[in-house]
Amino acid sequence: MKVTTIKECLDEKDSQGGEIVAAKVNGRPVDLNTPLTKDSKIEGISIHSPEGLEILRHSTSHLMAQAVKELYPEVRITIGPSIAEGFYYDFDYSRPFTPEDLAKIEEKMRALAKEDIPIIRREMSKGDAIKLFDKMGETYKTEIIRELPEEAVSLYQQGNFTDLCRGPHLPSTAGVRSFKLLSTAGAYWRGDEKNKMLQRIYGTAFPTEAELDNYLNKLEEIKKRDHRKLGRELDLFSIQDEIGAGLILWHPKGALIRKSIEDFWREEHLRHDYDLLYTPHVARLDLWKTSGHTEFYQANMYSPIEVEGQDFQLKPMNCPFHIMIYKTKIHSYRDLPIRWAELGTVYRYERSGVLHGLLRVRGFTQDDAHIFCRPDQLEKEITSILDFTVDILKTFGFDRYDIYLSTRPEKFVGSMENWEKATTALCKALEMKGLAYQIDPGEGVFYGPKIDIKIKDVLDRAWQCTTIQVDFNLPERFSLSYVGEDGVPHQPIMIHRALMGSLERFFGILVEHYAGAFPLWLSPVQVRVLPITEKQNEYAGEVKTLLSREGIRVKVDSRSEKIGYKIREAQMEKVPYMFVVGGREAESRSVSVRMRKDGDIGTMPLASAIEKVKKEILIYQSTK
RNA sequence: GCCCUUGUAGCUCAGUCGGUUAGAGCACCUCCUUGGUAAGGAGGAGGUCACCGGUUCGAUUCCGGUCAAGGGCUCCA
Repeated sequence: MKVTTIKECLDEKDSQGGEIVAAKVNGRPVDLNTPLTKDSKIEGISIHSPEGLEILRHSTSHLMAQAVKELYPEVRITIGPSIAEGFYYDFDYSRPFTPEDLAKIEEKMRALAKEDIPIIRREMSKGDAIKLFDKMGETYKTEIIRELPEEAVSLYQQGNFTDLCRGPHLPSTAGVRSFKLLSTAGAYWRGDEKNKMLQRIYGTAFPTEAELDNYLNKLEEIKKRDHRKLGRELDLFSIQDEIGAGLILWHPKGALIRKSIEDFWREEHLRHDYDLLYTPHVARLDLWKTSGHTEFYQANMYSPIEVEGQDFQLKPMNCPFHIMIYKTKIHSYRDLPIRWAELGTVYRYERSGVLHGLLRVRGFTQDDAHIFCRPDQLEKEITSILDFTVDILKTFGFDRYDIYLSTRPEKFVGSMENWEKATTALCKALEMKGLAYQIDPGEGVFYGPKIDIKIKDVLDRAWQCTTIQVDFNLPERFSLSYVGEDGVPHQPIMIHRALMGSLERFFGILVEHYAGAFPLWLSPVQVRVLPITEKQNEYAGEVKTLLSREGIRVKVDSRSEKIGYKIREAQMEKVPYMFVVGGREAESRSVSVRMRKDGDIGTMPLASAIEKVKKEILIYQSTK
């Protein structure tokens, strides 16, 4: 047999029965039916590898475009990449696609896949490609081609559908297997709101039906855990029209959880040599002029409030207040570092379309802190913050992260030397802690480099919470100084940092992370005492008093309902411990313990039950 | 902000092709029941059908606008 393509070459070496979807030649991904050239190092790309999955999804996206073009010939195609959890394709069409359209498109896709249409790559000059797409009326494609730097472009053809694409792709439409179209959305051409709104269709694809089902189940699970749904069901918080969009009302149970978080946060900060501050919610506009917010942050600020001829500004950040406290006296180099923390509530204007439950709001409380230090202290401070962050996050059950280091952007303040030093300090701190990170080149804030930490929840979703930012700008603007060993003033470096980010968002993430079943130390009601009949109400009251005395949050359900009903309700409210007390328990001063997760664990003396609960509450502190 | 979808009781949802008193389940209140590990029974109360305007003899229903929510685009804690 004469070997002429990559596919045949790979087939000869070892066959994985259709599991190979593309190949790498000298490390470059190519189609399987690429003609073979000599001296090439060839590797197969399995459909089960991340690269293979991406190719599968990309080809599925093309198959969708082909189906759409066949069903709605007047549609113009734009772009259709694979994304983290699937793919999308943006179409220019006179109307949005309906769920019925999606069903039809899906059906068409299955038919086209069954036809086993070969997917063929062609290369041609830009000029020829433009002519070709021009003839088809695909103006978006010609626009893309004109902007490509290469001389030649590659096209992929399947049946009478041709798309501009770098590839690689599956060898045939038959390779597209388990997929589902999920939703439609408006999306601007090239993400720019000045451009035309296109019709986007999202979908996902997997190598096997089982993996697709698994993913669809995960979507269901995400829906069940939605903090907006659980927030209402568990009576944690609300957002109301009469109050305003993006403004949160914390109900008693939510407030109690927040209090536990705040108490923990304050204790930990004091333990880590931070001091606590409180600052006002508004300040004279001039302060924000000095800080530069009126210049750089205007788009996110509310309009000033005029009082007695003076303008006041609702605060979008806490930093200027902390700085003004720093400026109330002269500091020696011996005073540094100064670490000041505040649970500071700020208000930022967010466009109405982006608001989302607790995760994106207009008024929120940052777990903010500002550290004023000498340049030689920077690295050590960053290291301690990283340690502190990991500890705090671990307490809430987060121990997997994605860490990003953002470096100097094009527009920046401060000297190149300082940037260099600060960036090196951030890198070194991360490396010393053995934390893996990615570099986001040019993504730093104009005033300094930063580290962002995204936590991963139980469903593997990443959430940006922690941010650690070095700032050269504000110390300059506010002329901050400390007196050095040499007796002359020097400029301190400022670090802004938030570990949880905002209490609102963090709480929303926690609700989803725990699916509303908060660990004991955070549960608003830790124990609910359930008397079997009204005859045990008195004993239940005694049990309650004893638990309260130990600092345990406890309620009694003394309603005239059957025990099954009371249990069902406590279970749905996700109360961690139920103490069932009937005649037998009252007689022997014991309780029948039922746990949220494990159910009935039997009767035990009251004192042992209290000890058990106390011990479990303390567990979170020993994780440090 | 923009595109699409949605807005009926505290919650989940029926319903009205424009026509007297708009329904259900859960939750709530009262009474009966005193029951041993996920729903005992009966009765009752609860709605300006998001808001404003228009068409009409008549609008919760049709039309327009506003507000809000949801899915995205963009941005971010």
